[in-house]
Amino acid sequence: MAPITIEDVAREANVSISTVSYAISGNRPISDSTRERVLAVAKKLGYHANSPATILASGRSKVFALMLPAIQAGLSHSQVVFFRELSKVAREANYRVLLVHNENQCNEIEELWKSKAVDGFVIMEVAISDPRIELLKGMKVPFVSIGRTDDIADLRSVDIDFALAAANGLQYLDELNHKHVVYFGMEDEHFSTGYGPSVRSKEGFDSKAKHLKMKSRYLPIPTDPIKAMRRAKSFFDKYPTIDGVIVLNESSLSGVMAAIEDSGKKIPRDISVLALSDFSFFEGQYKNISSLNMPIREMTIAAFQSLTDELSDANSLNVETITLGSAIYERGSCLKR
Amino acid sequence: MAPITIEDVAREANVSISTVSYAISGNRPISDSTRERVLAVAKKLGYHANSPATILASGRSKVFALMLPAIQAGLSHSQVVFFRELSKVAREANYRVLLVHNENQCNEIEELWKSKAVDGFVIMEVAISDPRIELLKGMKVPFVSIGRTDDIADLRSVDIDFALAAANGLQYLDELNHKHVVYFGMEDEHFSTGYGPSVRSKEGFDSKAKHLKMKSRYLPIPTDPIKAMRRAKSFFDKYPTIDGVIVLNESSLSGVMAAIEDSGKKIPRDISVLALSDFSFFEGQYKNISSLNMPIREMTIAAFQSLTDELSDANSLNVETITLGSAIYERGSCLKR
DNA sequence: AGTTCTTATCGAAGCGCTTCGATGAATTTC
DNA sequence: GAAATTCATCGAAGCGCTTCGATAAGAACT
Repeated sequence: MAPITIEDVAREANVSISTVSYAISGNRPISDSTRERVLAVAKKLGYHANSPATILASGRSKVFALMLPAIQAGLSHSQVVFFRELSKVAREANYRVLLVHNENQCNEIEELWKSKAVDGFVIMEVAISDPRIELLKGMKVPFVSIGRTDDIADLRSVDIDFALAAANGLQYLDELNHKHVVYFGMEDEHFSTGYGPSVRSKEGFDSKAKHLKMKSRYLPIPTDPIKAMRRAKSFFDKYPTIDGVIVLNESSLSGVMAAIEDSGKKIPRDISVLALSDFSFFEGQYKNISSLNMPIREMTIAAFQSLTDELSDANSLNVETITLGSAIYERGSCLKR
Repeated sequence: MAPITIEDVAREANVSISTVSYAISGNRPISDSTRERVLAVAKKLGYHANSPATILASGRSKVFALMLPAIQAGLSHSQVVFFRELSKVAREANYRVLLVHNENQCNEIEELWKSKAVDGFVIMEVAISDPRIELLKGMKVPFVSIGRTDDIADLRSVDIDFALAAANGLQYLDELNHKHVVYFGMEDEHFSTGYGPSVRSKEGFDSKAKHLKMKSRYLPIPTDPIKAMRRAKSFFDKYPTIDGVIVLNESSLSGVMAAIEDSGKKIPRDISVLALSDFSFFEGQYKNISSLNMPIREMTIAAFQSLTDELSDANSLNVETITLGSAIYERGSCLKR
């Protein structure tokens, strides 16, 4: 069975090929009656526009590449949420996502761009200084980065303000009269690669801590929940006055909570808990944990919007960095002291 | 700057357009001297073939879609490894991967196929009875599924033989004279959706258990390590004669090990531990845990190979199910009793 | 030397769509 | 009622590549 082309539709609907094209794309006005007839015929015949032909003729691929370096071992809950939301929002705007999850990202970018296979790029796991960003800037390619580089200027980027989140969390506990708060961050391995959330939330925490009278302390703990539990436990034993904790890494949370329980404290009676993650993370197991919500879905939408803006508007010199705050959702794990 | 086309290369190299095409694709013999000259010119000019034009003219997109339903919350270590390996192996064969990680997978499949946007499909998270599989079979589309449906016939599928893995694990511990072995599986939620590894490894375990004299027992435990630890701990307290454990889910492992430690037992002196996961899982934290290795990389290669075979050979009626076994790697956590 | 067979290359016809300028009909304007 | 304007539609020229058949030149054979 030969595939159904635009010509088949045109013939069946007694119009020209261009009329069918306009009726479907809406790129020129077509009378209601004709358009409806064309669309009905297209549907009846099961017509689907040949994608490469459309792309070749129009010069737009409606595809963007999701660049994810192959270095890492696992994906966090937030990253998986980001993946899914990006797929969804792209689909709604009639875009598709090409996953590039291997090495040589710079080569891949150049190849994809020059061969006109994609319209733009979403760059994940951006390091403090990332060669991909330099390349993209140099080639004047539409892209948006998730997580920032140092050099904000001239960069279309979307990120969550981890510094602010950590600071807000600390301030929130301060307002609730906490006297001694610990921030459980991520271990050094995540610092060395310039992993944004770790670095920036520590900065935010530290600088906020200076301005408060309360005692506070930053402690990196392991990602593995069991190890996190042990580390947290020995910390709580050493500092029994701790009355509030903030947890950065999702996977450490269950360990921290277990440690609190083991040291005989009750949440929120004796100690308040505040965790950073996407909204969806708190829907299951952690319904009662107050959160510094990371708005992953909103971030995804903003990222995609920013990219498509750049694609449509030529005048979109309006290169901006969107930084999303994180609201505090009180779910009952924090209490006024 | 106008993009460099095949015409530019042809002019600069003093040959016809078709000669350039043949020189690059190798679809017809071209004299060495000409080919070299053409390639040199192409490189000099920075020529990259226009992808949609190539696809349109050749009828092959060199893209396949990775279909991953949007239901689930997280990705396991093995899934992430699979992602990465698939990206790599595709790239080496000059293919690209379109990620489709949203709902309406059947619509997406139909649209992608009829619009000739992809050459084939890789189907992930296959349920025992999956509408996507029916659709693909009906449309006679090249695809390979990861994880099997019930209906093996007529299905190009690659999977790990979890039943065999569980059985082999049990037998291995039997040969090492273990007297009482527990298999920690996954909780019911994973059964209801027909999650293959859970169902099939339980079957394999149970049927092997019948033929052995040792005592053995299947117990589903939570994915969350802390909860897994507690469940395992109370199990070990109740059954102190346990001298071997097999762990299916990667994320439960640290909890199980913590429980063993807490109950005062030493690995491997008092109890043997055998875990199922990809090779790479045992490179970090779990260097000393003996494993039923799941050959994710090999599985990926087999899947991709199977798919490209179908694409090239028309005669590839040779629709087959590839099931990969899992070798036991003794890393020192099992001991003869 | 004439014929046949290779070999390397060329020219042109698509692939299926978009889009520009043109056309003719219908409507409005004075 | 003729000219000007609008509106809906058409035809044809690409978009940049692949591939088929043709061609010309050289090698091989008789």
